[in-house]
Amino acid sequence: MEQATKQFKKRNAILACLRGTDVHPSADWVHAQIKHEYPDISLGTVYRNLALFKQQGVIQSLGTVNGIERFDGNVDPHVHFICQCCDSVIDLPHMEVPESLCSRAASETGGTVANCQLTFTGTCQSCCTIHQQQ
Amino acid sequence: MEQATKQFKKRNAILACLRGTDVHPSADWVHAQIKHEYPDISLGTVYRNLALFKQQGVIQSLGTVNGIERFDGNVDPHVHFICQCCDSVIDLPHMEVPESLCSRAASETGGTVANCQLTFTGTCQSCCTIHQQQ
DNA sequence: TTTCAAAATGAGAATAATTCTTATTGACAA
DNA sequence: TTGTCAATAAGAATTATTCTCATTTTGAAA
Repeated sequence: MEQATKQFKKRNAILACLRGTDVHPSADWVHAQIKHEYPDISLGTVYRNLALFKQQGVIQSLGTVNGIERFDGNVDPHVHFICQCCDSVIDLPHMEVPESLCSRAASETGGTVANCQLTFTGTCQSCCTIHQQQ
Repeated sequence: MEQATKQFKKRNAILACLRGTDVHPSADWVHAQIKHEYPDISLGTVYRNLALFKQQGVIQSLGTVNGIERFDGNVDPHVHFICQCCDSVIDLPHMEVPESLCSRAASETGGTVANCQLTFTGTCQSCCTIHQQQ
């Protein structure tokens, strides 16, 4: 009468958390979320599983923002915008990297290309409003 | 009979070091280089001045590679390739981000765009050769 | 049910990149 | 020379991340 499987409860919760948010969170943020459902989850477990998922390719890292690594449960290639004011990361879903660029990169380097990241940095709309820099 | 100014000797050496290399170095690498000319330079000074230059916009950070921040003395927008095997970072000078994308990003977010980074990840030519993965 | 082995976890120590603090040094101006 | 102020060296402090290991959990087998 239980779930089909009790295995990987916390592990699955971590993946579900990442896939269910669009904030491109840090390990710490994920940990705080999972704690609501599993109050005894440790930060080490979150780091361990994020590393595992990353290696498996089911999540991706966006690199660090202010020294803290940020993750994305969406591994489809898409464009990001990072606000250097509030550190928020948002998707720009209506933009995409021209396919031609990716193949160009491979031939340009003579190596193999596994991934491509296009990231814009600036000030997001709400930070612009707050600071009224007009 | 000295230089025009003795001020900022080390500071200038740090900037010259960054501008004179294409390895997209870490703070530690820069420190090791400057040490040849100024054996008493401290790592803290390198970090401090890199942060200063970054804030002034005369250098840029490429983010971290394997947990270590990498810098670039070339602030003109250009494309990078990072080898996930040897952590080398190389320029792809013959590629460029379509200007149209940058303006698109600004209107898409409703904020302001200060910067844009297009980075490919993969295995560089020499790492491909070494591992003979054919 | 009991037992077992393997995997997952919690807790906290260890690591290491970066930042911070403070006393000292060096450069320029008066 | 003296005074002032910025730049620096040295090392302590911080902190995100990784590692270690004892414990727990899980599913399978007896």
